Amino acid sequence: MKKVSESTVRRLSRYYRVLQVMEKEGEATISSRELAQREKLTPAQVRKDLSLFGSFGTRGLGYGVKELKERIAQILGLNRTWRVALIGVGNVGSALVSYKEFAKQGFLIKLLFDSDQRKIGKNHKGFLIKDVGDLVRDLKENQIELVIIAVPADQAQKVVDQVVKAGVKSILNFAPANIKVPDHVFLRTVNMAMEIEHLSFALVNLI
Amino acid sequence: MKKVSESTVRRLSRYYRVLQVMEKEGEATISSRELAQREKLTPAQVRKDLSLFGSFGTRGLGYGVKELKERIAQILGLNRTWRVALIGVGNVGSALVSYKEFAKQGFLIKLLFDSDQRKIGKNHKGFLIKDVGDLVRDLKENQIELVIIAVPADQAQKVVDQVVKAGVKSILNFAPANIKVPDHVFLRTVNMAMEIEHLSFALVNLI
DNA sequence: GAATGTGAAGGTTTTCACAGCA
DNA sequence: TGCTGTGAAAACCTTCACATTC
Repeated sequence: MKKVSESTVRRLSRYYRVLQVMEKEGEATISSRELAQREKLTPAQVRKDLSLFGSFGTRGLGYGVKELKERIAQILGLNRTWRVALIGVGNVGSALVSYKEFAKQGFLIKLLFDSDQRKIGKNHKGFLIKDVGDLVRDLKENQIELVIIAVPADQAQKVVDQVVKAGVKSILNFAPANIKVPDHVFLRTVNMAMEIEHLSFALVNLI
Repeated sequence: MKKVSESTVRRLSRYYRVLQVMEKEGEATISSRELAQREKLTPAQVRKDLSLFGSFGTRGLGYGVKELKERIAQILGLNRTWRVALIGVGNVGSALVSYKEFAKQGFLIKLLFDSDQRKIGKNHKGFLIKDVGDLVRDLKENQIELVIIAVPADQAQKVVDQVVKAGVKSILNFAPANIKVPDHVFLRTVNMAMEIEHLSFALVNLI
């Protein structure tokens, strides 16, 4: 497989969403032109992206909606479920527990952790909140494959180190902190303040 | 000013955070090498980014921490405060109300809106929840400059249309929906499901 | 005829490498 | 000497254009 860029992966997610809608609407096929139009891209871009993973269109016709959707699901790892743990049941953490899109795409939250003694042992939206001190053991025992971090910035590195120790290879981090992980671990940080700074930059400079 | 790429803006936010830390640590100067090291970038990248906005380093020495921080704050529009409204006080919305990083960088939430009659008029973390039906009037009256959308996907476009009507030029959207805005309005969408899909892609393909 | 798949072209971003200055 | 600022080179990404296939 050729090198797949970050932007291609992001666009695949977008194509996948379009295809979910198309399928519901009962469309059988879609052309690169139409797919591009819906996402404000060029048809060539769509074809290039898809061609990285093989050729599954039909010349003169387009792509089979159901078929393409399943192929992208397979590429993105959405044709299965993932066992997820969420660490930090504060404001952001509890929002993520209830975030429907995760479960919809197969990311199933199995465990919640917190370090606050007042929360540990309590029930939160149907989950027992566990002690972050038992992180390594519990992640292993429950075969967690993916972890979401929503702890305060100053605790994030410490928690991530434990997660790595437990053998988890993929981490989605919401803590506004600069975290280090070994090369074999994938870390993605979502910093909402940085997103809003993009907007103020635009207001200040581009208007 | 030369064209500033999306990635440059994102890196400026990262530099800004490093500089905040450096300043607290009492460092007077920082070199492109050191700044790069902290963010896993190349020194050349740092210098190119900064040079887009003028030359404010000293050859042989580096950049003045305080000076550079203030310059970046100015570029990103962080040397002032912004009047923000948040629409949709559900799970994600209430997490964002309490998200400290926004206020820390000068993004002050002034108004909350919801469409749920049971929430309207209630107090939420010190804010009166207003009726989304009065959006246009209230945004104007309160001189809101920036809006955060955290409503369900199927209501997002309708709400955004109102926000645009009220003359707001910058929107941060957390609804998992494909939203259209006129060219003069900046829209940034954060889709947390797409972020996690990046991780499953990595797990499936790159390990 | 219609639309894919893909080399080649064009454009953008990153890195190199070094002149220039403290 | 040490580090910035910046043209030039390299790498990367997107678009073009067309041969190919249904």
